[in-house]
Amino acid sequence: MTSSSTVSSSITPRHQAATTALLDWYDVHRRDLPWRARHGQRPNPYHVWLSEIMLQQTTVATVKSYFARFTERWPEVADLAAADRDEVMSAWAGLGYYARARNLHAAAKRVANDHGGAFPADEDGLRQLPGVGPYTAAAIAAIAFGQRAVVVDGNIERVTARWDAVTTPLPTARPELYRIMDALTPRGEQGSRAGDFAQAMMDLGSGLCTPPRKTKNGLSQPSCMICPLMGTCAASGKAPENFPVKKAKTPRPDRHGVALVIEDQGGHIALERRRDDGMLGGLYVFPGSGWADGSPKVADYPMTSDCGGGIMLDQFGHGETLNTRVEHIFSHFRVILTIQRLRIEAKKPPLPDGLHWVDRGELAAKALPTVMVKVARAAGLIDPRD
DNA sequence: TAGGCGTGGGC
DNA sequence: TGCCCAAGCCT
Repeated sequence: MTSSSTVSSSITPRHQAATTALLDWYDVHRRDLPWRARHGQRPNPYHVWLSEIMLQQTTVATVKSYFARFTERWPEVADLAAADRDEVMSAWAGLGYYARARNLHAAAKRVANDHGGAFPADEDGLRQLPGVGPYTAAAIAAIAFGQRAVVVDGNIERVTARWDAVTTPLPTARPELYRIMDALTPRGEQGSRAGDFAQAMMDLGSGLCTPPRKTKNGLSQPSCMICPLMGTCAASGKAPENFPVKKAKTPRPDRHGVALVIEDQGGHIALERRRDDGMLGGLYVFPGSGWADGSPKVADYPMTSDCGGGIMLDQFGHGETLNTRVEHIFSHFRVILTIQRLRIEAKKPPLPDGLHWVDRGELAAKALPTVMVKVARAAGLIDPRD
């Protein structure tokens, strides 16, 4: 370990003061969250893992109800592993980033079948599970197993960038921010508190060292005056809201398309189950056109996608076009959908591959992404409140 | 390595 | 309203 002396020499009294101050603060101000062990209790690795997956790019407030439903329905990882994947997808519906749900189920099965139901207790082992990346592996190792791991998420990037007034823009600054967190994370006999320290940094980032928001009077300010790191922070009193510096983002384009609401004589709706890879993988959607960049003219969007829209129109006619359109914003584009409604004079006629008849009453229980829930609402298929 | 991948909330 | 943000991972 040639680096140990280098690392040690980069740890100053300022670092040590910050580490101690933050751990002391956490002992008093830690948030009480459903997946956190109470003080003095042993953490539940299944709960820690499940919450960490759900919390990826998702707020605590949103996760709480999903976490409660999952742990109620599947109390142990073996229960989740034994569930049908469709049930898991349906329970996840609305939470977004559905690859997380597919990976969640795959990882549960691997833990149950290959590890006898026990999660790997170190970063390398955890990292092998699908859906567990560098952040999540470090977080679980530290929080659930008391390992000294260096945990860096978006909150911690912000706190460390401010604490050292890092001017390098993200994502280039990542390695630098990791080194700062490494230098701050408790070592030696205190190394077992790495999990507390990481959670303390996240609580700090969530509650005090908050991200900037545009207001009438410029950017909102973090709560430096009550921050345990105020005395050691390089940005305190020097416009901390300007950190971290970020590289400019690419703009979000518009896409247009058609969704087909096809109903038979018996109150069944034709839905397509999307293939596992790619956007909305494994979820149910209304068939239709692809979503193309550019022109908003409906006629420009032939039904040539893999959803069988063209076959449906040839077979059953074009129906009526609804006046209501549906708009939905994804992370990297906005889509505007025109709805065509087709009523078929038959009961459950054969459908192309990949399409299925679904009872109208069971629509709400299916794993529909939010954009398709909007379509179902606009077409009057489900209650507006569902 | 930069872009794909959801959704809800705040202002 | 439009834009930004939130406990990232994968390719």
